[in-house]
Amino acid sequence: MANATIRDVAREAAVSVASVSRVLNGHSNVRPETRRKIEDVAARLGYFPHAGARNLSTSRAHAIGVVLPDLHGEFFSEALRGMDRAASERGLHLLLSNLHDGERAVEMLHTMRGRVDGLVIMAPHIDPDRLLAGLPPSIPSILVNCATSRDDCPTLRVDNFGGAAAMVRHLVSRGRRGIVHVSGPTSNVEARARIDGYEAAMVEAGLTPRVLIGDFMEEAGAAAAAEILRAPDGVDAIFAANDMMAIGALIALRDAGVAIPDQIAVAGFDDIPLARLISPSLTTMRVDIADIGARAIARLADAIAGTPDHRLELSTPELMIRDTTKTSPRQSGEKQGKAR
Amino acid sequence: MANATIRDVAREAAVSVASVSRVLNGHSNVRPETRRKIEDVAARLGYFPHAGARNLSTSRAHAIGVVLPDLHGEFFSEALRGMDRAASERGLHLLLSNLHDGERAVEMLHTMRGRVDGLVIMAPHIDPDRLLAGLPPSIPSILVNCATSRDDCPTLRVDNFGGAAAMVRHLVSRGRRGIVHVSGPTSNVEARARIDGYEAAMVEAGLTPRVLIGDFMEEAGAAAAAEILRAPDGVDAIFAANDMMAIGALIALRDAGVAIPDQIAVAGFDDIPLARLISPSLTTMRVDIADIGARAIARLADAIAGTPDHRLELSTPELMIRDTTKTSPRQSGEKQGKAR
DNA sequence: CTGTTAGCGCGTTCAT
DNA sequence: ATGAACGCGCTAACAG
Repeated sequence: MANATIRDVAREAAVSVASVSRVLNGHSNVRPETRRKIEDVAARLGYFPHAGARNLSTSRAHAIGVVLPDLHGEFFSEALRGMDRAASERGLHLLLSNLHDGERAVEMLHTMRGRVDGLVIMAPHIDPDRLLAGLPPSIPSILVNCATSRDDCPTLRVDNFGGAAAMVRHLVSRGRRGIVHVSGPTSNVEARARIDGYEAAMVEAGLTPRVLIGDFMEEAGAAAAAEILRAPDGVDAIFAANDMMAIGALIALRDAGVAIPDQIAVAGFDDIPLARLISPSLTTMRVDIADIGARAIARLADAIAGTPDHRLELSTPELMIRDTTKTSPRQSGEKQGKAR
Repeated sequence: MANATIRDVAREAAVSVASVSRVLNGHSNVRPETRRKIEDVAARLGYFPHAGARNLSTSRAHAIGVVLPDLHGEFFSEALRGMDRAASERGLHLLLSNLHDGERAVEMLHTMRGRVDGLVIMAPHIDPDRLLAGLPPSIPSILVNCATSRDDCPTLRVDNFGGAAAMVRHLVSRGRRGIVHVSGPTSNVEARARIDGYEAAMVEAGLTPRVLIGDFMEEAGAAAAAEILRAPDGVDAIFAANDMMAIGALIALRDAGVAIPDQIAVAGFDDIPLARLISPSLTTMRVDIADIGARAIARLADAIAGTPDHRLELSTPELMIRDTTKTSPRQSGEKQGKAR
């Protein structure tokens, strides 16, 4: 039993489809009597308008496409949460699409044409120029944390460079000098910016940078910690490029009986919910990613409404000082703790 | 500059729209020469088919709607992750819709008609009968963790009753007798089932159930712990209806200097990633929610493909014994610890 | 192999 | 206030 159409309602109510359409969209120019009759029939038939057809007719989909690398970790979940909130406030749906490789990416993007009114692209790991190249220019888009040379597309970005530098300065102010950075994959723009910020601040403080390359996953943090423990070499702080790696390092250090932060301080980046809950609680750079998601939707909605906006908006992370960096390091002469 | 349509391509290539449509959809009955010409023109015009129009024509949206209460917490994020994985494997998009109140819920559902091929409804807090009532019957749906009296709709459910009972038995086997349950809101089916399972197992063990009503949020766990500390009353275990509340209780107890698990054991439900990372690590019932999400999509895809399936599938949570319930309780005569 | 034509379900002029 | 007719962009019979 197929669903009723507007035509069924019109026939049953002995009116034209135009009238039915009018009452459906709340137009005023309908006689109350006619309106009632149509509403009755619609209710009786269990009729509901077909959103797809409506989209085609009005060329408005009331949906915006969201392109994410994957949903792993709390970071992207949080972003999605913010977008969802902003979207439902505006009566918009979210059409999800995960971008794994770069190849199917363009194809996926095209699959969205005609089904969304705009696109939020959040792909720090994919060359966005290649992405945008194949994109229909007529569809409003906003780039979030993407590396792009084009300045004709609205962009939202986190000040990763400044954030990383701020964290280094915080550690230095606490008396740390052997600060190692555990980075994200170098193919990721955000990871690169954090490396750059770290290195700049280290040099500025007259210290020698040392970067261990990771991949944003917990295990990479643990591996980095293990490597450092193998040859401590005066390391008194680990600054990971995200919280998950920081937590991996934290747990590895804890299990090895290292005193945190006395012996080695630990710091992360993002401030995912976990950072506050783990113990000792993790010092990190707060990135209000839910808010960034919400602002992306807000700007896109404006763009769709005809207020195009080609600015670059920069969001500055905030330093959250917690337990893992609270004290100054022990004197290097002191013997290693034998906790647990 | 509006986007090119199939007609533009046809005109430019001096063929009919039918031929263009054929090459677009990879039909074989097209002369290679014609095919090449069409492909050239399409590329030159930057033409991409309009998914919306295609949906209308084929009455297949290649998208499935996902209805969630909200994205708060790791639980629903995980579910979404599983669905997304299963969906992209099948070339399906996910159309998100958050159900806050029950009123706009039905309306939201109808907004999806004509834009999705199926619906995953995950709403333990809303009366699904009311939800389904207004729903077009022609659209395949699957209920996940919903309370429903209808058995004509495929359902996926976690064995919350059995899981809660299993946890109680575990605690009892560890010598705990004063086991308090911190529940979710009683309007939530899952919360109710967990209460029932807890109570049944307590009675079975000859113990007196005691339930503190919470709301699945961290703060409720902390509040429950505070209340218990005010009048310990022989309580030697707190079993929270989800991990977030268990963690709230855990931290509150820790801050109050209570020895965990020596004095009071703590257990949760769900096994969110945090449960393993917190310390002491949390004993909990593992619900593979990502897998449940994936299976929901899989079953829906089958139903859409014409293999309708009205079974009720039950997923059994698995007991994860971790640090918070490792030991037996101290003798009650022993004096309260004065840790920290 | 290719073109013509009729829908898909709805919004929207333009008449009346 | 109402109805007839066209268009949105594409697919799928049906002819040729």
